[in-house]
Amino acid sequence: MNTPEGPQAERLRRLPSRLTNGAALIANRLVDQALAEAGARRYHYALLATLEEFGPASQAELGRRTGIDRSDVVAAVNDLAERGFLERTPDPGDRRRNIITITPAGRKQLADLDRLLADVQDDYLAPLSATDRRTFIDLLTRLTEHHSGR
Amino acid sequence: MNTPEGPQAERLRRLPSRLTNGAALIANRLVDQALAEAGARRYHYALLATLEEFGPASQAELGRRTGIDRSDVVAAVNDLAERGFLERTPDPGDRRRNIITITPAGRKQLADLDRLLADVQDDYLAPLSATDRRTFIDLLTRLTEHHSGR
DNA sequence: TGGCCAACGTTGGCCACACCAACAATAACG
DNA sequence: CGTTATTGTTGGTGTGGCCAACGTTGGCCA
Repeated sequence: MNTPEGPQAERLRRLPSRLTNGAALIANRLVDQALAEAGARRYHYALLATLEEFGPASQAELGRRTGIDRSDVVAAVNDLAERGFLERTPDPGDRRRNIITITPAGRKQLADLDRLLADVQDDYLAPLSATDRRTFIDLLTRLTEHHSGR
Repeated sequence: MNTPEGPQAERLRRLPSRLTNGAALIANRLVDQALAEAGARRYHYALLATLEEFGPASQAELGRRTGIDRSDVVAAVNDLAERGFLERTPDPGDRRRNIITITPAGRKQLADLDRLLADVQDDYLAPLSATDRRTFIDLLTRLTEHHSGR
């Protein structure tokens, strides 16, 4: 919290890309701070969540599903494996692959993170009504889907 | 454009903070790409725009208005001064300060960037109707104002 | 069967943005 | 006065998001 603040230029205030980025900054700060309480970072959460939802997967698949670069998956998986939240075992059927499996401790951690994140979302969206929130999410979804989905 | 794509986990898809970040990523990519055509970066645009709207200012003031850290302002001002888009002159009335002034070349560059950015905003918001866009901007504004304004 | 191309994990690097701490010079204020 | 605050600047830090290259291994098909 440094923000000594000062009025922003019109042009900047109303630039949608900049507004979006500003909101993302706020959201990320809140999220990072909450995750830090559990010693986690955003990548960690994304991987754990993906593993629980889709079951064991190779690192490349995790990368595809989360949008995290292959090389960054390596590091995050290292972190999580070190802390016992997942296991990395060679795939006997394809010796190029590792099979990543979430452990019970990992599920526990994921549950903790889920709680933390739920609270944070609420802080983040505090100024918006329930209807506003739905609209907001809808707009964001349409935007992101348009720009990647096709 | 690497995106080999893969379905995302429910939890991640509907997390507002993550959606916001995703949208910001898309917007920033578009913006950075456009600015790069003119050899500029986001900080540069913010400074030029602020200078034109508020007139000459000290670096500290620029930092306050744009939200850019003092130390990062130094670097960006260096870049812009090197290219002749602004001038840095010591303030005779306060020898701690530099007075930063936008030059005619700077205004020209700013106008160019404005054009580029306008196009980009349109790409970014392409999937949204005019009404949607207004709603979107409104929601974003309320969010960011709540979290900084008080 | 052999050869070629694709996919995988991994290493090592890059850049921009967002930050923080410290310093010397200078102003402002009590 | 002397103390506190502000300014420009240097020199970090970390993280997210990228890309290129590598050796290993599989899949494909000629």
